[in-house]
Amino acid sequence: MSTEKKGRGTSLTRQRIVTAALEIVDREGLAALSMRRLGSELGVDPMAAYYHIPNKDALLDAIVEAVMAEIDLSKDELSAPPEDRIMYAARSYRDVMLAHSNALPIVLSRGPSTPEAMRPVELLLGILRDAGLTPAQAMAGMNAIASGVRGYVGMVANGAAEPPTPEVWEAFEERFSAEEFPHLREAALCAPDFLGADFEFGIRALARGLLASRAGGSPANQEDPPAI
Amino acid sequence: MSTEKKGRGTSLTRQRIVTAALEIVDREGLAALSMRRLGSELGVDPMAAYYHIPNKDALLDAIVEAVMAEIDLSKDELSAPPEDRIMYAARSYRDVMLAHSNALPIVLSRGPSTPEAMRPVELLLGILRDAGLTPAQAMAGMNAIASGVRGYVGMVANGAAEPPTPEVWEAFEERFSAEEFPHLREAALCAPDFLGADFEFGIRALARGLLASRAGGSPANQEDPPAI
DNA sequence: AAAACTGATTCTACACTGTAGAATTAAGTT
DNA sequence: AACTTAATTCTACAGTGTAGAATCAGTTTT
Repeated sequence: MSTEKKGRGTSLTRQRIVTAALEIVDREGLAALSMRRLGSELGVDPMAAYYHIPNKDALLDAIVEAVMAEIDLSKDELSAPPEDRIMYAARSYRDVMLAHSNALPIVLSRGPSTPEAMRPVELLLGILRDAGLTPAQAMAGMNAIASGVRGYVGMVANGAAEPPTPEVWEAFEERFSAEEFPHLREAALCAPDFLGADFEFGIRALARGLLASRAGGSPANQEDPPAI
Repeated sequence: MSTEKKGRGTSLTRQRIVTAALEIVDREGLAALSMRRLGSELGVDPMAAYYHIPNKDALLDAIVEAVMAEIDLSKDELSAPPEDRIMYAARSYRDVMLAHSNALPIVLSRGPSTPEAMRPVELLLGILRDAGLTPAQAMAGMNAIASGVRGYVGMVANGAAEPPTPEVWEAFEERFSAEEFPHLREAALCAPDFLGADFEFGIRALARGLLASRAGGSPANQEDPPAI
């Protein structure tokens, strides 16, 4: 009952197409991904891919899914403190996205939906529930963490990560007067480290804030749903 | 010394071009913005814009700047508690981005740089400094907040905001088994409200976490810089 | 006033994009 | 051997960003 082995080569699968596309993006950037380029990469007519995917937009969606599915949280330790488990998940999420930084513009603009890509969501929800949050709180908290990570990664993609080059810094000093931007100039002196300490600081603060709202504080947006 | 009034009409300015481009994006979506469409909107040859901007990519950057510059924080109340001031700034940021939701893919993929777009950054830094954070902490905190807001807005743009349609929900139930995704199914019962209570919950938790790290906790990535 | 210059706009052309639709190929089935 | 059908290729088209030359209208100089 193999519906696979037909046609000539049948070497072309959706899987192979998506993988090749992601490779192109990783290697040569998002702009380099054209259907013709993809075809030549696969040693196949440019139109061949269209039997397996409806259009290029769907291909981009598939790329996003593929990236998301790379997140591996199998080493999560149930015994660790919730805060640490959250940090581990957040770092894993971040690392995968940064491993495909060329794909970030589409990854940040499209959401996941397949089960494979949802597994990290499930795990993060589990962590928060284990920590004592209500379902509604866990939902809101999970989104807060995901949002935070995505936001951080987005800033890195904007080139905000590396310290400014001398020329940039000169332009900076000129454009931002000390009278109008005192705090900005003051803050600019401490080089940012978005992916190291800054990320750690920000997400940890968020995690603590979330965990602090366990007992009394404001729950999420509504009553928790009835037990399934 | 007006270097403006030359050529024939000179009605075409960079300002007008960017405004028209943003209007097209707002009204008809990002994909509708082509140089030809832009030209016709301005009643001018498609190539005319190229005298004022080097290429389309620069136009997109300019659109991002224009959106950022719309953020108005003039009503910030110095006397309000830091947490509320942070929330006010975060909401303002969010609202402007959502007012141009069609532009989000580029807004989230490109960073601001002009002074006009940096003013909100300056103000947020000021809030955090006023609240007692060190410069390094303020810098890290500001990035955490901005990241959080951007992340939230990004999720909304992914269509994660509105509750699932019945058909989507059916597909959901089918694809995500109760054994594999218990927490996801549980959480899905409480409809998300990314822009209302969820946003409030998440950013507030972050704000509290940040403010809590004032006294003792871990500062940012490094020693604070010497006073200017 | 005539000529030269210069800033701003238009015209033309090219390489490239995504993809619709028909034609082709090769395997599996009867 | 004839037929069906899944998979790939061929052809063609409308639309894209933009380089480069040509054009036009004011300003300045002679």
